[in-house]
Amino acid sequence: MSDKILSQHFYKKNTLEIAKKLLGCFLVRRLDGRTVKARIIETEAYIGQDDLACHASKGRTKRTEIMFGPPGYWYAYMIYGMYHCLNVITEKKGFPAAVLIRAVDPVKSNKDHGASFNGADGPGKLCRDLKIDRLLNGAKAYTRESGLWITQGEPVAADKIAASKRIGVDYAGEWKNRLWRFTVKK
DNA sequence: ACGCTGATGAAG
DNA sequence: TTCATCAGCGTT
Repeated sequence: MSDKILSQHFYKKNTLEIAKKLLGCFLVRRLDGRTVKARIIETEAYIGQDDLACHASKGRTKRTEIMFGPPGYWYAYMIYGMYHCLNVITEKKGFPAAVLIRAVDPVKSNKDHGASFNGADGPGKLCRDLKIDRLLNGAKAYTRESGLWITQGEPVAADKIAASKRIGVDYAGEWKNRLWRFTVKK
């Protein structure tokens, strides 16, 4: 089966590398008897306490606690009072870092052909459409228990990956200029 | 360019 | 306890 779930070990390394390797992988959501599969096409890296765009730059707080924990866990939070963002924790325990999943393409499965999921081109829309909220915060991304996990995909070649500045972090001083956003070229 | 909306963290 | 801010989105 090509439905191999990415292991916890997969997430325990360099965040930039993981952000790129997640491109082409599949985000899988279990929703009331239905399974929706979507191809990850856009990610962003948030790395450590020095990165002013990273929530963990505030230090260890109730909200950022999950980022300081072991890799392979979901970090889901509410933003702007009406949307949610989905991240997966990376690096070893104690080093706060995560990859934000920003956009996905729909996948035609043989089970539910004519699928109702059309993909999502932003982190808020992605969470809205896949019914992801704070209840998933702290759940595991490397098992099916939580109803949300990631499976292996066809790796995207380096020359098919574009790096650009992260979105919505103009407040982050020099850190806003880091090319830590990754997209799959058309 | 703006308003929506409520969680978050810093200030008092 | 208040207050400004925010890893977004849809409309003007």
